[in-house]
Amino acid sequence: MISTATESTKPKVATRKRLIDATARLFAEHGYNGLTMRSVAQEANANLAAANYHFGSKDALVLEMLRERIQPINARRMELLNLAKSSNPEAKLSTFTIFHALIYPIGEEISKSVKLRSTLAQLVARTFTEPVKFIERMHHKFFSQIAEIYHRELCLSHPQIPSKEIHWHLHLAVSSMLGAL
Amino acid sequence: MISTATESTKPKVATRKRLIDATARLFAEHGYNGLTMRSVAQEANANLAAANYHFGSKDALVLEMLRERIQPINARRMELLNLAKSSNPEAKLSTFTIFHALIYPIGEEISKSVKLRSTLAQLVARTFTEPVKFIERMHHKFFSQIAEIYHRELCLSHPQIPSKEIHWHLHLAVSSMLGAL
DNA sequence: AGTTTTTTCAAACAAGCGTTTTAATTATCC
DNA sequence: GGATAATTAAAACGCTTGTTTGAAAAAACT
Repeated sequence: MISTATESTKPKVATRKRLIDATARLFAEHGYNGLTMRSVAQEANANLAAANYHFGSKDALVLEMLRERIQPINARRMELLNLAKSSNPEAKLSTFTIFHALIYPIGEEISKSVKLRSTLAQLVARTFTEPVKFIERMHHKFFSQIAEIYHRELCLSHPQIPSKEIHWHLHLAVSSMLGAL
Repeated sequence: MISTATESTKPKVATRKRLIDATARLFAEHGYNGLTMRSVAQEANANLAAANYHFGSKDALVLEMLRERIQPINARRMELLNLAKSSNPEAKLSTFTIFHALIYPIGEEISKSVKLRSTLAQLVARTFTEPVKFIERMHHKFFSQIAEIYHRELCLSHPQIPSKEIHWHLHLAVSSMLGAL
């Protein structure tokens, strides 16, 4: 069965979403190694096999959860960036504008839901302290792309500064930001 | 057999020390849950049962490793603090002096050995991101004592500021410091 | 309605975990 | 050198892990 809009009588949240939410909470609190399929199943009030049925493996489950949490932030970043560019097609973007588009969506997403507030920040932070291999893959998958976009934008904005130097400044800025979380 | 000074022919490092060092490396890289007795044994070129023989349990092993790593830092802190106090018994200590005695020993210890350089910082940082219960116990055991000493010293130095406020400032300062690592 | 697809559930699997046990080996002391 | 204590080594112990299986239940579709 695929949940469609026709179901309206039952207010029960789809199992898939309950699993993702439970995974987010437990990952934020205990990290990847501390998170078990059984703990996820219990937290989500689902069967042990449910997670493997819906996502295939523990790796895929956590990866999908991170993707769903980070996706809207990155989408909003691009939106803000393109908005700024289209409002003034000729001029270069200011540093403030670029960093605003980078940072602001995080705050937006955190404020959006009180329930998520306690976990989203920890979630992103965990992502940078978990040395597990698949997390590194995930970094490349979800972040390197958007990092490159911002790097290019900053280079356009400051053509007199070497690209390499901008790279390090961006790196440092993001690290500090995450450290503050 | 207890390793004494009489052994001079064999340059082989004592198993106990090799286990502690291996534990430090693996704990810094993989965290508590990611560290296994088997990986420690392999990294230390020792038998699986060796760690349990020398330390009793995994908990005790990691705890002892942290104790040995943090002990010299805390000892040096007290040394610097007492040195400053004895050099000028009457006057209050300056804020700089107090924080210098708090922070400087960390840098000293990190610079002391190039081998430790890559792990000590990560080690302390891990200590604050690992939510495992025994790590919290360890915080209380190794840090709350020295934190209290510095809190008292700061209160003496700034009698006009409420104790509670100092507590939070100290907390924030230490957090920032560790974040920077 | 009946049929087919999708989802749940309980049980089991092999693999890895910390720990214990028992015997062999090594160092230390007299 | 022989007795004694300390250390190493291999194997096994229960237990938890992620994953798979096969049947039951629910939902969707015609």
